[in-house]
Amino acid sequence: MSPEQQLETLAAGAERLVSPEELLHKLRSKRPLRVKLGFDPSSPDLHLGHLVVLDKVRAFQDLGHKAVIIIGDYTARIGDPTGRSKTRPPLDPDQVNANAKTYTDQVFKVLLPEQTEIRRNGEWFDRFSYADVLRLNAEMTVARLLERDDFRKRYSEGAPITLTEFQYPLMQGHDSVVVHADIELGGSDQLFNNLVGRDLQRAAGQEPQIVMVLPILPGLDGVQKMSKSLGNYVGLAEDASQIFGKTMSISDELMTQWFRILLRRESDPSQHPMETKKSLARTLVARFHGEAAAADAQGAWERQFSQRKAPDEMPELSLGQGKKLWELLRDSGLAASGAEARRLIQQGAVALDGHRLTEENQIIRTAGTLKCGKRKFLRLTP
RNA sequence: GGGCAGGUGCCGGAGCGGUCAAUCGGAGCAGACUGUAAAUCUGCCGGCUUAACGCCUACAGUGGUUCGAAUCCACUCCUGCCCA
Repeated sequence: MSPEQQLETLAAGAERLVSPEELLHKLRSKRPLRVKLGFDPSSPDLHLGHLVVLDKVRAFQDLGHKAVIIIGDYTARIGDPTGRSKTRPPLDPDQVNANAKTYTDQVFKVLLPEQTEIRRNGEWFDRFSYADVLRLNAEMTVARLLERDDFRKRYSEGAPITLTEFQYPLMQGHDSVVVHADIELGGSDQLFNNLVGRDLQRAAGQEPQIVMVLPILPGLDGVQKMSKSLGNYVGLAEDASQIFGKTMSISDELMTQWFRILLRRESDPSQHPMETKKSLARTLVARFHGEAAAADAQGAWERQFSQRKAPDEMPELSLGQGKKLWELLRDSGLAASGAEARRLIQQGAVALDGHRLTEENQIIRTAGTLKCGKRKFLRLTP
């Protein structure tokens, strides 16, 4: 493939590329480029939001380039940088190691191991001296940092910004210097941080990295970006029925966005939206579990939700001498507390073998299938 | 260091001595309607229990005033703004 063709393939779907000319120049050198992507290991699971950018890294690999994955273990130990959330307790090294392990496992669901280099930024930041920090800080001005949208917003709203948060772009940029990144990928919210990498590399006498940012995938709620902490995510490691079910629950509008961002094609407007969504769900499941599992997941979903039959697999509970209904819900975990159990019963959410149960103190002795809400089931055994 | 304004439930944000487990909005959950979609409507939304408007825990923390405090006072911690 000619460098021009490569550029076209690689730039497809990118939200911004700084700059195409520089990338073309690098591609013309014919050497494998070092494609950097960083992760914060504070939460271990990768989700579909990560997939957007991982797929792009993979596209680079398919053209013979090398992925350099940075696990921000050092950064994670300092605490969470973004958002206004309460300062998280720093992760202990064991936890970081465990998370890093999960990360690498999940990353290789998409990337080619033989063309991937995994680094932790603790490798260099552990040895950083205060003098090093000062040198790094001298490269940045407060005004520039305040250009970043979320900083500026918080500043004007009177929300606190700590100096450690200001360090993040610098640390991330320094990573690029250390690994000699040719290009850094990320979500579009990473644009600023990635551009800092260019400045720092230039200051270090390196050729500045190319920056490519990809669209942010909205989460299940259709509003906020997909993230683990918001709970609106579909994990790459989730089982087939989870991926299928979660995908089916998104709105039609969101579905068209997912088609664009995740599959990089338009959805077919002539088809019934539900069918379109099924094909999206199926495609996603198939990527991680294969076609057969995807078909099974679809079948199971249709039985449970279209035909309203109980799923094949569900937790079981032995009745023994019989139990009060509300206690049953609480003890089985279908309800988080006794109060919630009573609430659910009163609201008509509970049914045994298709018959609604509304008496919270009623003693349950007969075995059967207990349904609580739309998706929670429990098999009662004698 | 000085001055000012604040810290309330998952989030935002009312309340400013009793009627406050705390108005309202968002999120969440359940029901109706559906395509487990969206929108809409309704209800719930700290916990415990012999269900009783009974008990426990809660309005940054500690102590105090009071028959009674999220609400008043003192100190402490935290945040923002202005001045240095």
